Amino acid sequence: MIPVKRVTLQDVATHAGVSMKTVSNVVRDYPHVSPAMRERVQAAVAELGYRPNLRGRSLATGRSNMLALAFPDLRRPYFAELAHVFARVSAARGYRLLLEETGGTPDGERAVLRDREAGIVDGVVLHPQALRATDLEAYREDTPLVFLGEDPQPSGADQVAIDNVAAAEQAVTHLVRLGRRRIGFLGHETGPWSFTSTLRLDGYRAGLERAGHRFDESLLVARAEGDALGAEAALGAALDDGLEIDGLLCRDDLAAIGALRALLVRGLHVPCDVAVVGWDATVLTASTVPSITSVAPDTVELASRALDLLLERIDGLDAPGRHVTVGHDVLVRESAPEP
Amino acid sequence: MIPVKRVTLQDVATHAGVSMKTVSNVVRDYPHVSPAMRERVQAAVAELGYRPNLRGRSLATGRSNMLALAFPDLRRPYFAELAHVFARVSAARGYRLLLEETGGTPDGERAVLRDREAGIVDGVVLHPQALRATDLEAYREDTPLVFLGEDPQPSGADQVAIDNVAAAEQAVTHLVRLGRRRIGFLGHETGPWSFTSTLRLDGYRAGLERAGHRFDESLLVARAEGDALGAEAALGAALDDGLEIDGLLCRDDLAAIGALRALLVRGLHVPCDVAVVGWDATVLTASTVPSITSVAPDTVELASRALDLLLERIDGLDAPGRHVTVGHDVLVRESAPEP
DNA sequence: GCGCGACTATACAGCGCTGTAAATCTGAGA
DNA sequence: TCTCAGATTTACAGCGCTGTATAGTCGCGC
Repeated sequence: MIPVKRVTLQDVATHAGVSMKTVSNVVRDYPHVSPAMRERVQAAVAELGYRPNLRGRSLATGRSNMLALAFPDLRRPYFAELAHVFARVSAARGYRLLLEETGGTPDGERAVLRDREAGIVDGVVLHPQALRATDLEAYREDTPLVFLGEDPQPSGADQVAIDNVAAAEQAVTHLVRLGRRRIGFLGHETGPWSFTSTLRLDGYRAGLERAGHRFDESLLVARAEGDALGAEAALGAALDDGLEIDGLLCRDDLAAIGALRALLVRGLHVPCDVAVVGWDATVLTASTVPSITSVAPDTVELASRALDLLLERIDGLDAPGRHVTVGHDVLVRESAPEP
Repeated sequence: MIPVKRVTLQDVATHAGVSMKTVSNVVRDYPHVSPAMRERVQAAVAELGYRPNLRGRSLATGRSNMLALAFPDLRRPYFAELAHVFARVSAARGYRLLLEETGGTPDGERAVLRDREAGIVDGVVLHPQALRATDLEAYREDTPLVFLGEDPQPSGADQVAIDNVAAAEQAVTHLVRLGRRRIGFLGHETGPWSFTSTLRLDGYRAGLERAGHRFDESLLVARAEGDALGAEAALGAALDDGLEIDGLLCRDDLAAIGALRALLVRGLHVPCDVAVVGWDATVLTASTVPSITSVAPDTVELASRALDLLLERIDGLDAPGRHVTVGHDVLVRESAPEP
């Protein structure tokens, strides 16, 4: 029932009485094949149940039709959703997507470029967290590469991101329009800030200043762990310590979810006492109580543009690093409603 | 700066003045190589920056050291977390993991077995949703395969799952011990039930009967969409329609999250008015308000056992299908606390 | 000083497929 | 009927690597 050995191109060729190359041409839809020949070969293919061996093809062509998407952690909903979108978009372009978790560590991020993808992938899209693009470029092999996320210190590589500063400013402005005066920021790293956090904090500050509010470092709440529990613990501790806020911009939705819990458990009502804005607009933020207003990056556009750039590089484009900005939105829901 | 052409094994061999095979032996840690030779070759490798080309190796050995994990949808937190665990566990065994979404559709599930993995992966772990293992076996190629999820109609293939019936029964028992009498079930499919739903409903029913409660079909709430919003809509409609419950077992955590919102929005308190139990114990259920009591499958064990079985098949084991059950737990939190 | 066994290193073929260039075929015009 | 351009088909080499079989090397005991 299970064939001992896979059917090979040569088997089909022999069976159909033609050359191997002709079978190859038929299988790959090469145009200059006569209809009669095409039919004959297709019959043989069907009869023997032939399926091309991707390894052999890949070795011969030097292409694998696979791309890699590397990001910190699949368990963070944003990345899971991003991966989903990337998989769709790259499938639509005829590429399979290999998903790779870096753990958000320097080693993990370097490893992606240095070791892992060697020769099994045609290109890599990397969303770094610990390292910046400029640091990572040194480790780059000859595989085409596109960075996700806006590195403030632009590198020579292609890069796609939303405008974090503008988005954060916009989110703060939304809170200001709700009459909030003591607007905090939750969720950046306790250690050195990732560049994403840095940018969002920049925008947060800009938003405050634009509204004539004073930037107050005591309203910044870092978290030790990048998940919801870490955010809950951090904000909880700060609140218990006397922190007073009436608005909160979160670095990401996980922080917002943790914030919700920290606030509600302490009897603070959202949005009446504290209005909360998350970031990424992951699907679950529509189902919390209250649902969470969140900054929504255009992930489809993000994926499309990133793959555009990457495929151009794969096709041999040699050009300086290009930096593309894609759109975003503030998705208004219950945690920070319309004024 | 970027080498025009990758360094090949032959380049290293020439550079070190040895044969290609010797370099290969060094690179792959073949034992019978003299220390001096090993050192010389390693120096050449380092000097030229050689990295083995996985495509070539894969063609020569017939192995790719990659496995595929296929499941319905990455956006569902359970699968994202499962994928994360599988990736770790398989990395620990020296395999990379290719993640594949089937969309939960018959075509998607068939495609995984039939087209997609042809020759690029050494084995496949498939978590079906639309089709049962027995249906899928027909499409199986010669790639080793392990099913995830307990198909009530055991197939000839290997299978790993938790005991869904026992777990559901246990969850219901927990609700009963909280004094709940009208315990509903939320989240199975509106169309034909998946076998997972079927089993969990079986256990739900068994739990009720064991407690001497009557099984009442009007307490079953199906959802059209397999996400939280779908569950919220379904339960909301049922409640508005007069459904009265004081306990609720959900097919998965997304259903529980949707349920929370449907209940709270209608002024019902969880757990006082309605106690809720979710399923999968995804991390986010610790951060909702209230946090969600949930059935926790032992995913690490699930992944380990599945890979054990798969690797044995890859090593050529020829045996009838084996069916492994891994452990689970009811993780008690606020939505259905200890009595 | 020689022969043998145990290790090491090498040569060669080939994994399954595709690119290139050359061979073959077709049919129209002379 | 013959020639030649254009369209199909084929032969061959080789992508980068590893398994097998073979050759080479060394040390040791007689």
